[in-house]
Amino acid sequence: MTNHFNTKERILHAAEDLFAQHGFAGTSLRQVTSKADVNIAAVNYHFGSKENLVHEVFKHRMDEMSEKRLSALSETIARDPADLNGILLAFIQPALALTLDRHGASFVRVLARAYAEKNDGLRNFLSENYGQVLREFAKAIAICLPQLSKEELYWRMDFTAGALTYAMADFGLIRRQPGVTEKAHCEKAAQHLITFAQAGLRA
Amino acid sequence: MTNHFNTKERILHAAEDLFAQHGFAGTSLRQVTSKADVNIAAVNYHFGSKENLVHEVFKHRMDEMSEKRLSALSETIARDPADLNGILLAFIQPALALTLDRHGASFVRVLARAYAEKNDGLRNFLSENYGQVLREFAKAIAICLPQLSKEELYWRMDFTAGALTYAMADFGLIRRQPGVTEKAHCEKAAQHLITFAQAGLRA
DNA sequence: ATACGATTGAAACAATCGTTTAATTCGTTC
DNA sequence: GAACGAATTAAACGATTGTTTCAATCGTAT
Repeated sequence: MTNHFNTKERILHAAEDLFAQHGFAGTSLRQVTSKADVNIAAVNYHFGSKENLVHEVFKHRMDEMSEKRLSALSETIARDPADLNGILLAFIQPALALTLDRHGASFVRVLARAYAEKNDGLRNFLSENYGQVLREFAKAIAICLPQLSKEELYWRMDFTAGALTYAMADFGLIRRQPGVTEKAHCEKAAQHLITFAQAGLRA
Repeated sequence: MTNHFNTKERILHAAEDLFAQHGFAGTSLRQVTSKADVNIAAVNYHFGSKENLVHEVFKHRMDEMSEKRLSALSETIARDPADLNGILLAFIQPALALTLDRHGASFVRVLARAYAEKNDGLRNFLSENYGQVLREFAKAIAICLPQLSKEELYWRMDFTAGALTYAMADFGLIRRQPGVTEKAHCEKAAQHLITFAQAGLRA
């Protein structure tokens, strides 16, 4: 039996943290293996290359988040197909929930970084897998808001995703107060974002 | 008299493009000087260091955009302090206008990248200078929407800024159609974003 | 115990990084 | 045209990059 935290997982977690802090190019494999307390050669042994490590870090979290989103979506529309609030919650909650997990919080920043990549394989990988999830939500929202043209809907969903990314990554003016727990901060973010996005979508 | 495009400017432009494509850490000075067709030593001669070059690339565009934003803001509130639409336009227009300029379009991506940086001096530099501009807009919007608490206002402004960044950098589902000019695409983006943000702010 | 594949370790690889040096060229002023 | 500072050049600096090598070690099945 392998250790609970074996070499591969330790590399994955350390990489996630460091990628979030210094970006992909800004993080060296020696930083990763030093933080993970493994030998430098372990990266190429377990992942083949640095580029592949980046992809693995991504797949790990994205698959989890997309799955949560889609299951929450199908639950909501099974209950009430016209519940826009529920649909938005299904979209936002799994993303913000990530920030409650220590490593998940790092991944949020990693995600924001990936969006900033232009022609990188990362962007393509992201839009290929993640794009389908977005389109599922688009279909669900279209049922709630039949008067919205497809183009208008897509615009507004992009705005919502942008606002979500911004909120998750803790950019902008709002900062979590020292007295407020991270969990409470996230819930407040979700609540505010849903109010904002719902109004924007219904505009 | 110096050339119209002297060494320093060529470096600045080349760096802007490459930073947008590959990030700060992902861009080498040799890529920059090769693209700018200048000697590698010219960077350290004119800018002192790579880090300083990054800052200069930023200052160059940010000062311009912030100035446009603030002057558009004061014009609007002088005309009608309760014109939320005008205030939002003053905020959004100078940002989207950047994307019409060849190098400005690159800078938009550079900006999106900077948001993804965590502890970099860049983030601090950004929030120090750019934060004040945001607060000016917050004051103006607060007059339009006096029922909004300061906390709620800040949340919604962050969401708006996030949506703007997202739209500018061309993330998400919406893609410019081949038949549509970049200018028309930008104007459509601005129009949709203002509708969305105004509804969200008024929610 | 022995053998064997999987994993880890220390060390080195060539390549590239940001930066510096010192000589040279350029433009201006006297 | 001589002189001087600014700008550019080629070349090299040490440090660090991702990756590879090969021996040592580990766990497991025979």
